[in-house]
Amino acid sequence: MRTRVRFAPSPTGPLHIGGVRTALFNYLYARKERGSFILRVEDTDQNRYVDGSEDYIQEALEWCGMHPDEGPKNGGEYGPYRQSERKEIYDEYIKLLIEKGGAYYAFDSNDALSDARETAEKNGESFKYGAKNRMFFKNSLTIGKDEVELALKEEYVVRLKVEAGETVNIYDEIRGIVQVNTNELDDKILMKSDGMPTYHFANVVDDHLMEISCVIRGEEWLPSLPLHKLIYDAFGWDTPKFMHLPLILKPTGKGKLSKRDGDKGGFPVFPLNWGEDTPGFREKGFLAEGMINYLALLGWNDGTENEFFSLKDLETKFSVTGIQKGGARFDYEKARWVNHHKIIEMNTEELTTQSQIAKLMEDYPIEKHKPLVNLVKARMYTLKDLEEEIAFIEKTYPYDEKVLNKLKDKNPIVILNKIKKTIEKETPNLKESLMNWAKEESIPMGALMQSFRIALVGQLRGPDLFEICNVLGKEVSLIRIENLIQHINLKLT
RNA sequence: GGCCCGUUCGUCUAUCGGUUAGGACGCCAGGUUUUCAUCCUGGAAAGAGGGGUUCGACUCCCCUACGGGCUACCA
Repeated sequence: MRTRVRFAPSPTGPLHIGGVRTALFNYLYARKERGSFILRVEDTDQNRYVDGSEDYIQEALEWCGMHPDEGPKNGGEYGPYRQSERKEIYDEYIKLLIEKGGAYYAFDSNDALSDARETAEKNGESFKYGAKNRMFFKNSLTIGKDEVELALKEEYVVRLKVEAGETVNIYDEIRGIVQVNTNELDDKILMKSDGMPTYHFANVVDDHLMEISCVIRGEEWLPSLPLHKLIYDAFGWDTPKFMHLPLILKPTGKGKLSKRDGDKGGFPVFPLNWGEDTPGFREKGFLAEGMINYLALLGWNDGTENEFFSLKDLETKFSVTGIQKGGARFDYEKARWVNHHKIIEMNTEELTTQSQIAKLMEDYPIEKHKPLVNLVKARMYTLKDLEEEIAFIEKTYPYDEKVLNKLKDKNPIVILNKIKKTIEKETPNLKESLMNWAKEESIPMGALMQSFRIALVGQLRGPDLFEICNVLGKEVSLIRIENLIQHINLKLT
C-alpha cells in the first residue's frame, strides 16, 4: 500500500504553530516513507470561514519548505481538495450509509434538543442522543415512511446509528490500543441541516477516497477516534493507521498554547504575520529551518543527543518511535537558541542574501553587506538582531558616564589624541601600533581600548573594535573621537 | 461531572529490568577575549505518591494524585 498522508487544516484564521508541527510530522512521515503529502482544506463550516486563511496556510507551508504533493493549489488525482467542493460526494455517501442502515435522518428542533439536554443536566447526567433514547425523538427510526418523506422537505440532519454495548478497539501508532465502549458514544451528526457534512463524516469519507494510509493529527482528536472507526465499519471500509500527536502547551500555567500566551509573553505562536498585531516567526526574524528544528524537537527526538536537524535531515531521520506521548511546553528561549545556532551555522553568503537581512542593510553599499553580517553573525539570535547590532554605524549610544568617570584619571585625552593621530596617518596596522605605543608609555591596555570603544560606539559592548573602526572609515572614526574629546573637556571645565 | 490520554532536573528530553539516571535550554561559577556577545570548562538541578510482580524496578501491573484533551448542526 502506498503511503499517503494529509494535513487537513480548517481555514478559520492563521495556522497555529501546533498546526505547523502536525503538518511537519505528516510531511516527514511522507518523505521518510517515500509517499505523498497532501493538503486538504476542511472548510465545511461556513460560519467560521475566514478569508485569506487558505492562502496563509499555503504560504506558511511553502516558507517551511513543505510543499504539498497534492492540494487545492497544485491539484492531483484525488481532488477536489477543498471539502466545500466535494458536497456531491458526501451526499452520495451519506445516502449509501443510510441505505446500509448505519445512519438515519433526525428532525428534532433545536428547542427539543436543548430541553432534553437541560433535563438531563438537572439530573446530573450529560445528554447523549443515542441508543438509549433515540426512540424518544423525532427521526426516521421513530416515524412512518410517509412522515419521513414529508419531514425531509424541511430541515433535517443525518446521525450515525451507534449500536449499544459494544467495545471498540482502535490502534494508535503512538499510544497503542485505545478501547471504548459504544455506550459512551452518541449518535453524532454526520450531515448538518445546511447540507454540509460535519468534520467526522467528511474526514472519514475523504480519507478513504483519497486513499490516506495514515492519519496523523493532533491529540484533541483521540476521543473521536472510536467514532471514526465506527463510520469506517459502517461503510465496510478498512481503516487507515492513526497517529495522534501530543499537544503544545503554554510556557507556564494550564492548558494548550494560545494566541494570548504569545501576546503576553511577546513571542509568536504563528509562522507568519497575520494582520498587524499577530506576529509570525518569520517576521520576528526566525529562519524557517530554525522554527522547524525547534518544533521537531518539541515532541520528537532521534534517540541520540543530536539536537540540530535540517528539514532534509529530518526527512530521513524521522521515526514514529521517537515521538513523545505527553504534551510539551513551549519554550521561546530555546526556540531562539536553536535559531541562533542555525544563523551561525549558515554561511555568511547565504545569510546576507536573506531578504530581511538585505532589507536592513539596503542603505549601505552592497560590498559592505557581507563583512557586516560576518562581523555580527555570532551575536544574532534572530535575523532582526542585525538591526541593533549594526546600529553603531548610524550613531553612537549616549556615552556611558560610569566608564568615563573611571577613565578620568587615566589620561583619556592623551590616549584619544594618540588614537586620532595614528588613524590620521593611516598606519597600516592600527591595532599593533596602538598596542605597542601603550606598552612603551605604560598605558594600561584597558584604558586605551575602553576610551577608543566609548568614542566609537558610546558603550562597552559590541563587536571587534578595530573592525568597527574599519567599517566606520577614517573620517567618521575621527569625528567620533573628536566628539568624545570635546565631551570630556567640557566636563572638566 | 463523565470518558479518553499522559506523568524523568524549572523547561525539552535519553533510558526500552541491573547506569555514579545522560544530553540540551535556562541559571550560577571559572576560562578565552580590548568590551559585550560567541566559544570552552565546571556546578546546582529529576524518576508524583502508595501498593504489587521480580534476585533487582524510572522501566511491567494496580490504585491515588496531578496534568492534558474531549464532552456542538466547530474543526
